[in-house]
Amino acid sequence: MKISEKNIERLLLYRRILCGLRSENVENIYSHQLARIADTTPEQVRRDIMSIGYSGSSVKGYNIIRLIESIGEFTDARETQRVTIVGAGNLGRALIDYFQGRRRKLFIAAIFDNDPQKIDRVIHGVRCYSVEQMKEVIQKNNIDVAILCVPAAAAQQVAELLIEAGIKGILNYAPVKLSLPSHIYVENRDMLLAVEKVAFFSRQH
Amino acid sequence: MKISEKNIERLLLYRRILCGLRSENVENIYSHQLARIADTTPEQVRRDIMSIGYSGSSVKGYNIIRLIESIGEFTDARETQRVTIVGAGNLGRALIDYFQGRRRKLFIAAIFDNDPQKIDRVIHGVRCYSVEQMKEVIQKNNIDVAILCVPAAAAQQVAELLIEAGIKGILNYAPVKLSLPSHIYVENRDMLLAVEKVAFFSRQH
DNA sequence: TTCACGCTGTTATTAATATAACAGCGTGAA
DNA sequence: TTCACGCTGTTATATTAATAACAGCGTGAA
Ligand SMILES: NC(=O)c1ccc[n+]([C@@H]2O[C@H](COP(=O)([O-])OP(=O)(O)OC[C@H]3O[C@@H](n4cnc5c(N)ncnc54)[C@H](O)[C@@H]3O)[C@@H](O)[C@H]2O)c1
Ligand SMILES: NC(=O)c1ccc[n+]([C@@H]2O[C@H](COP(=O)([O-])OP(=O)(O)OC[C@H]3O[C@@H](n4cnc5c(N)ncnc54)[C@H](O)[C@@H]3O)[C@@H](O)[C@H]2O)c1
Repeated sequence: MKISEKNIERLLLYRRILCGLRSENVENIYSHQLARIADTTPEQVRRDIMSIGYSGSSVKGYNIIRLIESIGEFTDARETQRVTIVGAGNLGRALIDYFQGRRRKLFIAAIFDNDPQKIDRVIHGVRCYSVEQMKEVIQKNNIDVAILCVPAAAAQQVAELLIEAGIKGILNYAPVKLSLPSHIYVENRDMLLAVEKVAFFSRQH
Repeated sequence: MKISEKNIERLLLYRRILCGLRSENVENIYSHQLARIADTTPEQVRRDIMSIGYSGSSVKGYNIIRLIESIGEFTDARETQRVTIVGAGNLGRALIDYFQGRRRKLFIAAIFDNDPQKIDRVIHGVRCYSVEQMKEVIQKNNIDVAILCVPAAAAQQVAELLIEAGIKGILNYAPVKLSLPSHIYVENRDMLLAVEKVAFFSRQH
């Protein structure tokens, strides 16, 4: 079963939307309704949902609770996945504060920094460790995802340490392309480029 | 002249890389070198550069200074573009602190919030205004790009106010899809979905 | 002088992705 | 009972983007 990145992004978005609807006690939804909220087309929605093997009914559309479950079965790990944030600066701290507890199946288990002021402190409920302890802590806590929030100059080096410690995927907020082995999944989220991009397209209309 | 989003993203990335090289006094670069740093292929690099009408030489490759200029001519506004950040919370403040002064042609001219504690204060050098003053301040300062950092529940409403005030593009960090007129350019950067996505693909390898 | 080399610019091909089209089905009105 | 409707699931088409192929050119070694 092959699934593309965009596919997954949309499925995760659908789930978010569906969870919102569920809490308003909506029970069923048609592809065209979900498409409108998710800003896509009904065909795309049906296709995405088909790709995870869930089927709706032609009368009531999709059962929201069941569909949420199906997306979860497809996208989530069986057990809770553990995540670390490296770099407890402005961005890192904002993320910890925001993230913790939002997704049942994802859990921030540790923070790493190299600033002695931050090491061994608890930040928004999560313990901050020194980079020297990385391998030990990551392996002991079975962490396999890292969010990289260190300065650009340190990013490559820290990424290599993370991989050595056993990390499988990196969400990189540092504005550099990392050069890493191909079995590591890397998603770059360059916020500066994003602003430049919006600035460009805002003039094209 | 038609150009795709990915095209622009790569060009902006090339520029970032090239600026770094320029400051190390590198003068020329071949497509395969740039491709390696930008994590793409030489063909893609040549094609992207072709799309903005710049030409290198088959002997020395691309002249870095000239290429930076060409990308700038293509992507940047003639005058400095003004940007606003709405929502001076954890994320908004981190962005202000980080962003200011990093790009010559982009300038954060104002912040908006609805918290009386923040209104009329200067945050990292930028004045924070109340939402009521939005239209006036945005028009007076000729701001046309907004970065949206308000809670999800407020995002749609704030986005509509921004558009009324004359904003042309929105970089949206709130985890909701905005429903807006099609002439407004919207880029969604959902950080929670990004983590979920990395968590998924980190298991697929 | 000649020729092989390695680069760019461009065209051709392939792959990925989105869009459209339509068959099948259960429902409910006539 | 029959038939039109509106939905899903699936197949077909179109569009877009990435990859590969190659012609043209200046260079430098033979
Ligand atoms: N703040 C933002 O809004 C923002 C926006 C876009 C991109 N970024 C990027 O995100 C990253 C972090 O930004 P920030 O504003 O939080 O920076 P920051 O300076 O506030 O924080 C960086 C943190 O990383 C730690 N650090 C530095 N070197 C380290 C190392 N080798 N190992 C471990 N920890 C190390 C520092 O001690 C500090 O706590 C940077 O790469 C920045 O370019 C930030
Ligand atoms: N902090 C993060 O790392 C993070 C990560 C992912 C997404 N986000 C998203 O970014 C947004 C902001 O996150 P945050 O952590 O900075 O939240 P926050 O609560 O710290 O800040 C929100 C700010 O928006 C202001 N605000 C609220 N309603 C407003 C309104 N109607 N008009 C103007 N201002 C208003 C508040 O006064 C506050 O200053 C949220 O939508 C959040 O989901 C944040």
